[in-house]
Amino acid sequence: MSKKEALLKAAENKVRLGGYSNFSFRELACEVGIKSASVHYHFPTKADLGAELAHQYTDSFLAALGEPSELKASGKNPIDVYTQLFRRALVTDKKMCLCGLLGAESDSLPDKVRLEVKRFFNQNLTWLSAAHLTNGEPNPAQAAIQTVSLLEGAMMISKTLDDNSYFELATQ
Amino acid sequence: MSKKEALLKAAENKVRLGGYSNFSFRELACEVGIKSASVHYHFPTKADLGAELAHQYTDSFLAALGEPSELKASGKNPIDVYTQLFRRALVTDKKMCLCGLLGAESDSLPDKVRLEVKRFFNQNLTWLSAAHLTNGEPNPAQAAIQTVSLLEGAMMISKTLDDNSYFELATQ
DNA sequence: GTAAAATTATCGACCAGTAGGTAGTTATTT
DNA sequence: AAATAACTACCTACTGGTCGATAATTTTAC
Repeated sequence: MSKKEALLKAAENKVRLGGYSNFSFRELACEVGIKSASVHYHFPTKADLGAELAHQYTDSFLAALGEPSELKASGKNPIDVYTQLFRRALVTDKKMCLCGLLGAESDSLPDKVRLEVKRFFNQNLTWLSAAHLTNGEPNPAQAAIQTVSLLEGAMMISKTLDDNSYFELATQ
Repeated sequence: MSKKEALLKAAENKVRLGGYSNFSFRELACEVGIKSASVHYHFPTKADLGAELAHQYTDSFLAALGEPSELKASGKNPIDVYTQLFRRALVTDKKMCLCGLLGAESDSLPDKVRLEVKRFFNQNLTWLSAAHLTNGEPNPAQAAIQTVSLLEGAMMISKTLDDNSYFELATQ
């Protein structure tokens, strides 16, 4: 793993626990074994780092999902696959969804970071609409926003109350 | 309004836009017209201020709801009343739910603040369970966590995408 | 084939600004 | 006299960011 990748990974862990202001260049640098000045070589500003982090997070999230039509074709319910990805983030990583947390503090984010968080939700809503459509839902757009809202909310409350059974109950 | 009340009000605005780290004693002091050192007279530490803020937020939130049984008795659906309170926070205040934002960054909060955020959700779940029970829901506890999850999630996404129609679609 | 030039990735030293917090003082009110 | 509510002045720690320097590597030119 390159230093740049290591920096992004370290930043992801911090942001998913406490938001955009929960990481500093010094901390990240220390964790990957370089000096804080060197972080600016890879990311000119903190906003650049945050934006690239959210962009990559979105890409790998969507990539992990696959295509709704293909999931359906192989006998899976794409909504279950989507739910599973959130469950994994909560249970395995024991952390919030990166863009869920950043979205909540959206108003105080640098423009280029906020833009990437918007991109995450737009792409998720598109994916979910397609998924609900293949499921024969009468109103796919409505089902899509309800699905992602429920999951983000359940995740946040389970984290807050430190009890994953709330997530299970909400998604059951 | 006393200085102390004004400080809490100013802090609430800041936190609801960008989380716990989005306010400083200096900013608050400046906004209410005192010096930052004087803020420590009212709140010894930042954690004390944050905890009292979350505590009062919870109390006034619950007070604004009223009792589920009384709402039902006066011909209202308590879940609609609950939804309206969230809608007002989003549409009128144009801000996140204080405890929704703090809950997301729960892991990085001082203990006494996190405790107050937990109290918010525990009290909300109790209220919602009672409300769903009076509505004759077969599983009030499940309906309760689903209601609050959907609302917190829809609120966050509507804020992120800067479009309240997502909230309307999700709650419709 | 090699010398010169450019690129990559790092460093130490430093900057102005801000953070939360403390000590001791002063004025006002009870 | 005592409690309340503010002040000035200061502290240490940390923030994101900039500067010029330095090796090591890679590319280009002759």
